[in-house]
Parts: sequence; C-alpha cells; structure tokens
Amino acid sequence: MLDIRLLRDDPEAIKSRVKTRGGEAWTLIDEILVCDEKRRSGETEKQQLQSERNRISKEIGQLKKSGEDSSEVEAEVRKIGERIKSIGEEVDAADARQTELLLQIPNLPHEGCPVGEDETANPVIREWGEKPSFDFDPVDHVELARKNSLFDFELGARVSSSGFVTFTGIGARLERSLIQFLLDLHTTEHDYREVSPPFIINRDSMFGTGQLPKFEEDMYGLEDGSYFLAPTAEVPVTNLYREQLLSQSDLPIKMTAYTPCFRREAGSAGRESRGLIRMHQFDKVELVNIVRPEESGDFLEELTAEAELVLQKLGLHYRTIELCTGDLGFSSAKTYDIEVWAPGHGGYLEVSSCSNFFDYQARRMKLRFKDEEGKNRFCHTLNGSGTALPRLYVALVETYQQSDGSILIPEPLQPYLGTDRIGA
RNA sequence: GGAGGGGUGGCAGAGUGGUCGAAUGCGUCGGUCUUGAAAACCGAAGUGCCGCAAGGUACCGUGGGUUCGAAUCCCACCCCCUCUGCCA
Repeated sequence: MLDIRLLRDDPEAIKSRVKTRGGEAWTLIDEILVCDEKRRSGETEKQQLQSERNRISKEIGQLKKSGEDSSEVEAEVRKIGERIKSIGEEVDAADARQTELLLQIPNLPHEGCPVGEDETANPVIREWGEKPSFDFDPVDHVELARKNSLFDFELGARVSSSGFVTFTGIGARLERSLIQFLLDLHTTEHDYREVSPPFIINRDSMFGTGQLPKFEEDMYGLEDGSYFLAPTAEVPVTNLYREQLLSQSDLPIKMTAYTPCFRREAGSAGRESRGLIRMHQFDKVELVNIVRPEESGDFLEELTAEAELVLQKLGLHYRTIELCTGDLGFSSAKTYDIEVWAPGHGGYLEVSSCSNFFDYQARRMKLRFKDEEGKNRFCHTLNGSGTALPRLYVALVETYQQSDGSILIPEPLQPYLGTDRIGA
C-alpha cells in the first residue's frame, strides 16, 4: 500500500509513475484524494463534537456527585451523541472506500526501473555459463521423464485434474533431493533460518503481501474464501511478522522455507506450459528478507546472488534480467528474474523472481521496527525463489541428458540422490 | 467435538461504570557516579489519526449493543491455555 501522503503531496507525479506499469489503476487516484479530503474534514468535526461530549459528561459526573439535577444536560449530550454517530458513519464510509481503492494501487516502480510495456523491454543484466552443446538431438524433459519413469501426468490427473503431476520412483527422489539441497545451501552458506509454515492461509495474510484483493481469482479458496492454499511461501513466511514492532537488532531477518505452491493459472495452457513448466501445484524453496529501509537495495543484490548460486552449483546456464515497469509484479518496486536455459525446451525458463517491495507490503501488514531514534518505521521486505523446483528440474534433466536417454547428476546433488546417474 | 480459564503498552501484569491512556516490574533511552562497565540512584518514553500549531481524538482480541459516560456491563465472533474425547 502506498503512503497516502505521497498521493496528497504530488498526485500527478504518482499518477505518472503508476501509469508506467500500464493498466488503469492510476485513474483511481483522484477518487482516493476526494475520500481523503472528506474523511479528514469529517474527522475534525467529529473530534470537536467528541471533545464537547467528554467535557459535558464530566460535568454530569460532578453534578450527580453533588446530588444536583442533570437531566437537562444529559439531553444535550444525547443530541451531540447522535450527531457524532451520523458524522462517524460518513467518515467510516469515506475511510473504507479510500482503503479499498488504495489497496488496488500497485507499488511504485523503483526510480531506476527501466520503462517498458512488457517483457520484451526487460534488459539482460548478466549471464552465467554457456548453453550446453550436444552431439545428438536433445529431447525435452517430458520425453526424458517417459524414458526414465520420472513423473506421470496421467497419474496426476487421475487423483486430481490436469495441471497436476505425480513424481515416481527416482523421479520423486530427485524432486526431494533438490528441495533438500536448496534448503541446506541457504541455511548453511547463506545464513537463513529455515521455517516450515502452514500451507493454508487466512485472508489477512493474503492482503498483507498483496495477493488480495486484486488476485483472488488466481488463488484456490477454501471455506467460502476465508482461507486460501498458499500460492507461494512468500505469503506465510513474510506474514509471520505481520503486525509486529521489531527492534533494530532483530534485523535483518532471513528466512527460507520449502512449500508447495497452488495457483489456478486459468487460461494459460499451451506450448509455453508443456510438461512441468506451469502446474497448478508445484514445489518451491523461497527466500524472504525483512530489513531496514536503507539496506534493502543491497539485500536485493545479495538475495539474487544467493538464488543464482543454486544454478552455479548445479552447473546450469542462466541469465538474469531486470523487469521493466510494464512487467513488474503488483507489489514489487524492483525485480530481477533469473532464467535458466532448458536445452530440450529450447528456451529460457524463469526459475526465480527476486523482488524488493520497499515498505509496500510492510505498510499493508503493519510490520515496523524501532529505529535508533526510537521512531517506529516500516521495514522493507524482499523475497525471491531459491528456486522454483519444476523448472529447475526441467533444466537439470535436459542439460545433463545423454544420448542414451540417461541423465548425469551434478556432483553437489549426488549425496542427496544416492547416485551419479539416472537410467541406462 | 465437550468443559473450564483467559486475551490490557516492546514483554510480563494490575485494574469491574466517571478523577484510567491505564499502577507496578522487566526491557529501552538520557543523566549522576565510574578509568570504563556493572550495580545503585534520578529522569524520559505507548500507537494511530485530525490539526500549520497549540492541542484534540481514538485505541485495553475483533465487531455490535447498553449508558450522559465503557478497559470495566450485555451479545456475537476470533484466538490462546488447561482438562477431556476422537485421531495422523
């Protein structure tokens, strides 16, 4: 949520920054300011009346104590009470509307954010490694899975529906090994504290990180929308600190979590989602940082490097891009995407998205800390995938496939999988 | 699921209709003392909102209600604890 004071101070500047994202959210800003004005003037009037009421009520107490008649004054106060109530209702309505609208305004893109309409305008920041070359025609992960019985979409559909998969045998163990490898990496080399949160999430938390109110239809709702299946561990993990007042020495907080993620992904079937690439349920190891505002820029670089190290350790070629204004997620101010090369697929796959939310989420969830002057300030929150599992899996098997259909396992993963090769 | 108890400031914990934004302790910050620290002593300090400011106002789990006036009384809901049932 944006600070209302930003909107008051320079609405046109804010509008134009919001506009760079595309969409129509900026058109709500005028109404927000109308509500704000209405709310504030109503509040002032209401408070004057309340002050009046408090004063007179005290007099009544005095009168009663000394045994005098107070019925006339009581009638007067009753009238004030009625006016307070009616003005209060107007103020509440304006306040509710203002909040409702404000929740729909996305975060402001970072000042240095490249301006562009869509993903074609995202600059590549760096690349690591090279595309592997093959002396045979590499196949895609779906074919490799068929040859080696790694996973089965029909078995996913039988017990659930399309968009779900069942990993089998060594294929299931590979998934589990990757999760273990990632958690161990981040907790031992990157100083993360591991948490294992609930997967069923309440509405307040979904508002806190920005999934609600705008993206309710993308989520799996439970119990009439009172709860949701977690779309990403970002939600439960960041919200562990919702409505907390931290002391400065608590920061930075770095947490990692493995969770499955559940997304409806409505209307996104097709070539770009073949095989494991876009599922309704997928595993992910997430990295979450809660930091002091002046440090969040550095932490985004660090967080991104931590995610990149995963791919380096596994020897997978990737590139890192920065999202332009038009491609930036709703709550994010600055985002790097890490895209791993999948030779069978013949393209790059997004395996990680690392974002700095500034105080946008913290303001929504009232997550603050006491600074050195004793002032309460909103923290900055960041998160990044470290990494998403299915696409990592895809890149791994496609990169290390052999001409006979077997798959070599990179050295760091071997202790987890208990072998250096799958198949043949 | 059943029975009982409870949710108050960063934390713990008093407070059952007006003088309570709220005792006290811990923790925090400033000072005295000390070479420095600790201890001791003195002092400061809740959060949001409205207001240029002075100041005002709201907030005692959440939402309603009673009342001239609610942390305090009533209703509903949420959460936590203890006991108990079922159970991975």
